[in-house]
Amino acid sequence: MIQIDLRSREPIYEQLIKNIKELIFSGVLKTDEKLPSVREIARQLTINPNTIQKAFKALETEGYIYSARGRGHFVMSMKENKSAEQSLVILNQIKELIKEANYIGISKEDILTIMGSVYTDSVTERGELSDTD
Amino acid sequence: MIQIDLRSREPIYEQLIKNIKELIFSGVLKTDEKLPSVREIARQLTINPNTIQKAFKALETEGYIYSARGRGHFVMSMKENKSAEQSLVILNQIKELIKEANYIGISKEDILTIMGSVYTDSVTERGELSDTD
DNA sequence: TAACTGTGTTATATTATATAATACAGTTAA
DNA sequence: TTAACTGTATTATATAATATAACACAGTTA
Repeated sequence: MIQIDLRSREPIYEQLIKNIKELIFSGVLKTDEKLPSVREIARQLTINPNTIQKAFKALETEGYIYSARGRGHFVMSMKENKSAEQSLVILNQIKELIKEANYIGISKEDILTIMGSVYTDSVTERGELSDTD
Repeated sequence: MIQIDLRSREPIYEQLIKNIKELIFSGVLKTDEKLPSVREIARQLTINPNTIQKAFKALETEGYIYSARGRGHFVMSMKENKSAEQSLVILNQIKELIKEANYIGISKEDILTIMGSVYTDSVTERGELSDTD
């Protein structure tokens, strides 16, 4: 479920953050679904529980998961609870990358293709109407 | 020209990399234009020359600038010297951010607006005849 | 030549990252 | 209630990353 590259220069806890975000964005982990426990992930990946805890805490601060003492960590509902400030941060990061893409010669069409693959015109969204799971 | 936040958790040399990239992408620094010297930037920002050198070396490795011993660092021409691999890296980073944007409820239109502001069409829109940058 | 430029080295200090070993508190199911 | 799970917190230790300091050497330019 989660894969870490121990030889990477990128800190493990940051890899965990990216990894779990990806699972949430892709719908593998749905709202209120329980994440594996700190100790469970630590066992599976053979890394220290404190490192998992650090990643979970960051994800909680960012509003992507919430924790319940004694029960575990769960995926936060993403209805309308994201701050405008966070949206601006994301949009600015996208802008910087698009500037770079433009500079190195990546076509506008290539980016539009990616847009299309993410913002699907499909009616079903994030499992709300989905009965396939 | 270059601004650094010494209290930021982001390493100084990474801030420098972003900052100089921004100057290149925005056209403030043009092809073959000379950058301020390592010691000059170090004086202005009151940070260590080695830190500037580290940022310059990274920018050189990425292909954004080149160096000439005894003369200085200069902006690399971006005609057709970017590797396909680097394009894939950038496109993947954009995709990840767009996924996150989609998840937190940012509209497709918001991103298209940004696209438009970066990939300016030759045809002027809304009667605007000049960009503000 | 003098004053720039890049580049490299060594040393030191601080911070970031990761592990290890515990301890305590709340939840859940047998 | 108890056992086994959860999150959370602390302290200690080790390593890597980051940044500074003080140089030295080489190439360029006016």
